Amino acid sequence: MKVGIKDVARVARVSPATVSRVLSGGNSVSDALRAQVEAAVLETGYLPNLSARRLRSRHSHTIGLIVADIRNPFFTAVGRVVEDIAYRAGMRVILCNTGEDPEKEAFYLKLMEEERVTGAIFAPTRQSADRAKAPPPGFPMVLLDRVGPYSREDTVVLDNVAAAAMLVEHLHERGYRKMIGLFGNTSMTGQERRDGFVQALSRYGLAAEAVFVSPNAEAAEAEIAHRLTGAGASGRPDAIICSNSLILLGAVRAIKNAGLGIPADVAVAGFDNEHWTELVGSGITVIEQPVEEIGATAMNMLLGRLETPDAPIRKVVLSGRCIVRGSTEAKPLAAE
Amino acid sequence: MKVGIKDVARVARVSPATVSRVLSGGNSVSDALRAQVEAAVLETGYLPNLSARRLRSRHSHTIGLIVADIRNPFFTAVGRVVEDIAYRAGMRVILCNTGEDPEKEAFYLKLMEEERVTGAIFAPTRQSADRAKAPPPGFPMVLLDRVGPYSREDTVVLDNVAAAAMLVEHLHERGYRKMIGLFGNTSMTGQERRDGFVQALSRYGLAAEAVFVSPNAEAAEAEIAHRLTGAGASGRPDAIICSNSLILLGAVRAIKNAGLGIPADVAVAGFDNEHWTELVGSGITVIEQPVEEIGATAMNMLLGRLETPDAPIRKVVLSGRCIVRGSTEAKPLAAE
DNA sequence: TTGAAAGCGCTAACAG
DNA sequence: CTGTTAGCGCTTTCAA
Repeated sequence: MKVGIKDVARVARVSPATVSRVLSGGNSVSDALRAQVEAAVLETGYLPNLSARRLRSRHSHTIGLIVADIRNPFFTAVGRVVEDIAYRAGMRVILCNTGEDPEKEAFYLKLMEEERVTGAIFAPTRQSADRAKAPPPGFPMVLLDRVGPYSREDTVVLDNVAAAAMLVEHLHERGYRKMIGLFGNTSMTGQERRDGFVQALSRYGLAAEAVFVSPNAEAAEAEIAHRLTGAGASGRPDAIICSNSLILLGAVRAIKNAGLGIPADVAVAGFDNEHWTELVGSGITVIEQPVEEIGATAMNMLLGRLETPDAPIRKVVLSGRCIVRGSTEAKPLAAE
Repeated sequence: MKVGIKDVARVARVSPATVSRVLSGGNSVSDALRAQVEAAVLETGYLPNLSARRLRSRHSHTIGLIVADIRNPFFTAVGRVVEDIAYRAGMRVILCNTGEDPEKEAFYLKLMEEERVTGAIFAPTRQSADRAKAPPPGFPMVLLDRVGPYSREDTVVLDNVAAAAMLVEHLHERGYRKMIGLFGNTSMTGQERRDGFVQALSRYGLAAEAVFVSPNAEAAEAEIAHRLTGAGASGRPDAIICSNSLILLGAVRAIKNAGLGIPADVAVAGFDNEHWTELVGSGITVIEQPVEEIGATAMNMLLGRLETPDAPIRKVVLSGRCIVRGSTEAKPLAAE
């Protein structure tokens, strides 16, 4: 029932080695034998055993993609691109969803070693900064986010500081002065966006009220509902900046539930140009990340490093684009 | 540098077989030797080679998840649940994104065989109905959608006919009579929802205008923009039903771009209770699919079949829930 | 309970 | 260009 390379060889009246050569697309096989082998493969319904192939060839043709939550549209989009490029490069992708859980993260990182993956693309959690002290993995890795200042791996990131500053500048220009920022507390990305937010505000001599929250809609909604009552240090904010689409979602919900208007009562801006941001009310102003390009860059950096392992470490910083929509219309004068 | 089971054995002063037994959690090892082995594993930094393990043990501990587009939130949610249950069951998940491409679908199906996966969860494209005639795969498979009427695999689906009918009934009750339905043209799901739509309308003696479109926002937007000009058979519709969230997105965009109001000019309802559907305008009426339950059921069916391969084929049909929102407010009388 | 030996299915040297 | 010969690293008989 189960047919191996030897069976094919017997049917094709050649040696197993020849079959192997044909299968691996090797060109050092005569056309005659190649035809025989191909016929035999069809006849026997042969299916290569990838485990055996990998064991022997020491080449897994597999890359790992390790992210916090595939439901985060940013990671979904990246995953899609990575899979696409990998497919074209003849590689498989193992998707690892860590759920922000450092334990699961460590498990999957170890799994990648055991799988002897060719390489990995990794969006680390902030906690994994300790990883900087851990032994380096046995395979090339591209990070989708910084891990501390001293990462030894290739990295591709958004210019988060500049992007957050863009939002602040835009809101300031439109007349908003009491801004509050909500930032994910599990990633360096959140950290950096907070820094950009604080720095930009201080350039205007304004106080920054920056809050770290768990990066999900529920936590953000609760936090903002609370702030909208005026419970924050500086009373009710007139503008809210959200560091990712999940937090943004929570913010919009909270504002809606509080019966407030956007931007009449409070302006809103965020990160990630999700489809729906254009549809809510008169649209929500967002920073668009070049998600496809981020994924493609990461994957291409990885493929590049496989070819030239000793090339110097590279860090690619991509810029976001500010898409202005109705949620940040100029502040009504009456409010002042 | 690279340490294998033999190295561990040497350090632990036992045989490779004993190391293997300890690693596989076997209980037929004395505590003394077990301790020695565990110490040696730590000392040497041993990492098992999964390819070798799988080759020898003929057990991959891997399941394949094959879907059209991981960016479709339905699949994302399912994927998340599948990964979670798999992780707890000590299994890995290989994610395969077919992009609705039958060729890629076939490729991945074959790949799963070559990986000797333990099982697979597969959301087939409509074209793959031919698969019914293809030789059955060498592993248990659970389908997330019907493939023709005669599938030989376990299946879990939404009661699409009933769900579509629910939307029609709801709209009819609210006074809408000129409904148009847009359905994805690549899945049985789209097909079934169309059938439910048509049947329900005919029960009211109403003509059904059902259109199959490519299941993406752009195609849907173009189609609806066209229809809103009154180009359809029965003039401009007073209500639109969309068979998935991408099509729904296109519909909302088209209506917005046409400068029309929801539901003042045209009512809208769809499938998938995406977060944003509650936020657009006064909310969009949708059928909520029990996505988590669908994923969990599929995964548990798969695990169940691995234990009892000869159990009879099962088909689980889950019901959707209609969430009524502002997009289907009672039709203004003036319109008639 | 432990070890010795025999492969899992394949590819990579090495000859010819 | 082709075949022969060794294993890749591990688990699993089979005896002891």
